[in-house]
Amino acid sequence: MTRNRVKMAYIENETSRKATFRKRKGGIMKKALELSTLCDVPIAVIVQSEYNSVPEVFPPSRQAMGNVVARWDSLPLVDKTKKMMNQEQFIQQRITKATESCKKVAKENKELAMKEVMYDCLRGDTAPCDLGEGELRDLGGVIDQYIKGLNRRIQVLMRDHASSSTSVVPDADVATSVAMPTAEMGSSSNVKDFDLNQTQSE
Amino acid sequence: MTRNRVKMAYIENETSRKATFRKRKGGIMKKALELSTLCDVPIAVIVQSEYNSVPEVFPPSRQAMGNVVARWDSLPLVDKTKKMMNQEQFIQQRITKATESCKKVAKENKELAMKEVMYDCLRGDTAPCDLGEGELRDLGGVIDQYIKGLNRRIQVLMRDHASSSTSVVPDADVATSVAMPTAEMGSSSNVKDFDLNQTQSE
DNA sequence: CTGTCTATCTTTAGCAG
DNA sequence: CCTGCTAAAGATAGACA
Repeated sequence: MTRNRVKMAYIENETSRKATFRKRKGGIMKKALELSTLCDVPIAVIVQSEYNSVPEVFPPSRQAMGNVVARWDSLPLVDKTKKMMNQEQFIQQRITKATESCKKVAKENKELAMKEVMYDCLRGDTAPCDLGEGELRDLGGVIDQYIKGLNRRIQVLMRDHASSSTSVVPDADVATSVAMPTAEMGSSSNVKDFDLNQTQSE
Repeated sequence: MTRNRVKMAYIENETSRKATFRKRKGGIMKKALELSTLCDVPIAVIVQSEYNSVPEVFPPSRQAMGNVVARWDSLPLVDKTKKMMNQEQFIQQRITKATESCKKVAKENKELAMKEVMYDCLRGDTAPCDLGEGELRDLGGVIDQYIKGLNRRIQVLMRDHASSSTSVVPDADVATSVAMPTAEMGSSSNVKDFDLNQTQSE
């Protein structure tokens, strides 16, 4: 049974939402306890909910809780503002990061695809004339990278061979790092996924 | 390579502690975002640290943050107190729960061990006279349970046999549910672990 | 410091009792 | 409401670039 990936969105179903809330609230409180234990940092968590009239809080000591909140309250407005950004900026930051990662993955995917085309050409399965001008240029770049990799590998092998003249350089090593893929490498089988669900840092 | 389980204690090593702090702070903030998104609950997190002069907070909007904290502050003292317990009580609660689980697991382990003794006796590998008085009593309990299980199973099989007279009752079924373990069941191989690291609820 | 990778460990959604 | 289970997703320690 393949369970669906949980979407990061408001859970409409009342029962599920409540169950999720209970579980995740416990999870956050535990994480808070762990962080404060492992690193000895003051931390406060306040969770309001429609399920409890009184908010859940960490730490469970009123005084410790009050201390953290008070220190926050007493901060100069400038400091708060410096650290703060409004919700829009916050989301914008996530989008920016996600977009960067996305582009990076897209680029990698394109290079993988080009590499496959290259292998096709080498095997004679595809004629280069089937490609458009832009694709040919990209393919050229990939081939350049590939040849550079081969040359680096050759350098290493030749140096190794020179220093250790008693044994033959293992060709299997070359095969491992620059092997030509065989049929089971489908056209879409090795394309990477992209996931927006990433942690942001400050 | 078997990595060591991380102990839930203050991390002495400065570098590790800092790295852990950064990662886990991000983790908590992400969890907070997820919880507030999934269940649409107001939540506030404040993390002070020696690494940043200004605390890290969630949500990143000053106003939303202030709202949650203000609502907390405005609560009557009785309500706060009702929800609160001091650190000692908090830890005591965890210990109580953990102790219960521990006892339960210990009991299960003891029964498993007794069961193995019983099998040993049945096979003739161990003579019952090797056991102490208390162990004999426990063994008696286990055997009683076992025989009850066998009788229940027999009841079921006889009922099935009575209703479906066309087919022979499959003995393999009995073997599956009450099979006598063979040599590979080592004396300590099937003893359960106990882990104190559990989530507490309110 | 910041990001990356991967082997493990932890959390949790969904279901059953 | 709670507990337990399991498969899958997520978090993260440690090592490295």
